[in-house]
Amino acid sequence: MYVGYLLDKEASMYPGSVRCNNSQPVQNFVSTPSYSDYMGYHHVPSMDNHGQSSGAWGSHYGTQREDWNTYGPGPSSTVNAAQINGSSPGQVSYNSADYSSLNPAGSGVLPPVGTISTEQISPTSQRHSSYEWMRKTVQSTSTGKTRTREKYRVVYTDHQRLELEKEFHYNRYITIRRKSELAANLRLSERQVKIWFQNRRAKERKLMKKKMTHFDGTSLGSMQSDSGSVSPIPVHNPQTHSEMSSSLFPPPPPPLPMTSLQHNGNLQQVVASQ
DNA sequence: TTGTGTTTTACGACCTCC
DNA sequence: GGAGGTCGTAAAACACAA
Repeated sequence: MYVGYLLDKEASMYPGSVRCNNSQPVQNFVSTPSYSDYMGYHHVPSMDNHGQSSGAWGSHYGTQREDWNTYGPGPSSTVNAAQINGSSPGQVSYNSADYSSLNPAGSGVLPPVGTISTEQISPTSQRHSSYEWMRKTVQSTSTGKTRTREKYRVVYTDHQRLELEKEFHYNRYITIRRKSELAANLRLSERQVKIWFQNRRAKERKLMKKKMTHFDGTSLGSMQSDSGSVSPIPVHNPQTHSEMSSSLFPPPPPPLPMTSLQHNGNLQQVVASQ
């Protein structure tokens, strides 16, 4: 449940969870970088300070930011569940302390990939002793689908999810540059980061859908057209994007006046030009 | 402990945009 | 054609009641 779940609930639940049975003090394992290129994200002005240390969240997330601090990175483990995946073999993990030293709060500089050398932490990750199999894929005889051997899903560490969630709170759509940085930083592939954001947006839409049905007291079906294809949650559509940016997401997460450039291929050119 | 429901990764299909 | 978007879904991981 995780990080997103935790964001939606009181941080107090975390210590009791299996995933947070850590006794380590809270660490500044990753301070949010300055995100200088966030200028292109069209962040709301109040978010300007989000490049500060973890205690300096924008007003939109005042309380939640503080909550971040309650999320300890978890106990050290010997294996990072996500450090080995099909897309990025040979990854190394790291621990929070080292990470913090490499990436001081507010530095705005993501540590070079090669400098992260110790373990990443997650209670869950302790279960995974070896991930060599993740580098290999097998093909299902019945469906032809390609899956990783034995298992096809890794569990991201609390830290990875935390950072992804933080990024998600800054912007629901990640730029190519940030995706690259985040992937390197979290020892994930860019594909994993991209998919995580896709899934995260899907989750939010799902939650919104839930809330809407709850608040309305009516079934969602009443909001759909006869065809049933109209979702009360606007989906990605560059042509209706302005509408989406103003009404899709409830605060908090904050209003993110995304432009169409953030939504389609144009973004690539914008980012590339930065 | 186990059964069951929920959440989290990952993928394929299909779409739009450049 | 390639990129990234949503949507739907599979299956592992997880939470929790019985």
